Amino acid sequence: MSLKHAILTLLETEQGSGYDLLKGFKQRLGFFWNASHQQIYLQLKKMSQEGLIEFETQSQAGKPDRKVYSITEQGHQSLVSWIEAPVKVNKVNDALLVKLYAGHLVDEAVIKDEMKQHQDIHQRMLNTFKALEQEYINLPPKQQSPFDLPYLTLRKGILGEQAWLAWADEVLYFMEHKQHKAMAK
Amino acid sequence: MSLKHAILTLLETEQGSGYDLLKGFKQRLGFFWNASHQQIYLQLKKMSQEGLIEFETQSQAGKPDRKVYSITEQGHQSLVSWIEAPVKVNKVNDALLVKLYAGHLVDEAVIKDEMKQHQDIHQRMLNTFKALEQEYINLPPKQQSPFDLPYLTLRKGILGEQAWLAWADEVLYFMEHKQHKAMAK
DNA sequence: ATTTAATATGCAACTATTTGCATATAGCAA
DNA sequence: TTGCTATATGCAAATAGTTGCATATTAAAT
Repeated sequence: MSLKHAILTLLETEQGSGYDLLKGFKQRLGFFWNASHQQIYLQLKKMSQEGLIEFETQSQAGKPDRKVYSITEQGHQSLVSWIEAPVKVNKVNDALLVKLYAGHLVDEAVIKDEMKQHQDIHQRMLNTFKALEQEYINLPPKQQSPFDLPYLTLRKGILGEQAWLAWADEVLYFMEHKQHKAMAK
Repeated sequence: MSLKHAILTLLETEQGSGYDLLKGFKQRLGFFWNASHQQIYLQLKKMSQEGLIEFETQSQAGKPDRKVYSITEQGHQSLVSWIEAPVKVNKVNDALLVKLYAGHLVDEAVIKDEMKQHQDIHQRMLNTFKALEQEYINLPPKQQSPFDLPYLTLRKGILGEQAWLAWADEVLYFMEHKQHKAMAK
């Protein structure tokens, strides 16, 4: 269970509320760890009961109270222990590939259209990642070092999306090509 | 929920027992859809209750009875409908990247060692995929066409693993390089 | 004026997955 | 002979994740 450790990782850098963490997931860790607000709030509750984190309640006019969480020494130790223990290689469960595998059961246009829609989303992700990469590259060398490791995770995003897009091009080219052959008969 | 549809996809090609499907997942679809035997047997039970599949029991001396499942017309329709409906882009939850992100909390060797272990596993996966690709390429062109779509899913595996390995090289190079800089001070 | 997005948190029900246990035989290796 | 792998299926408990609902304010957009 790594949601716990993803949260500890974010809180290790800076304290924050559930909502802050949700944004943190959206903008930083979220490129490689996804979590809904329901998951995060429930997890924070459990983790504070376990003593991994603690919170202070901040009242705000009009809005609900903010619970600002910070990591405890126990939480820090738990994170370090987790990092030091091996994790399994990520398992793959990719519904789009199941569809492609069984694609002969439907009109080819169905698969092509969905491929194109996913291509669009992956292209946007790549653009986002490249913009973030530029921010890092534009930093003066001495200010880069705190972001070295996050930058390396960003590189994973970039290389992964590029590979995805290269694959999509292959698939679409293959489908066009095959269709031409079939039509030529 | 795509385990259901992954099972239907396998049964669409050929009938089989839970155990056959488990092997099918290991050797074919399993590169992009993972499932344990517990999940598969439970799912098969549910699906036969829903009328998506049906089974015949084959007695065997010594061994437990084999239940051989086949897809029903309803199951076929359900699979086609699922393929035609859009799926969400795969979400990413990668514990190794969380570790790398928080890698400054531990000795660099911890991260390097784990990267190298994963590198090894990904290299083996790539070798497996390339061997399967050769099998397809070596087929006479006319015998290739039934495997065109599975081949395209295999290409996803190949491009994905190559990107993973290229990224790992970057990470390890970066870490070596940085250490040299720090040691030069 | 009305709707949408953002801020901020949470419960409940359901679905999916993992982990551990249970059974039983055959063949192969140390 | 002891353990490991393969064949073959399944239940139960626990953990993890999704979907739907609920509340309440502010600010910007239409």
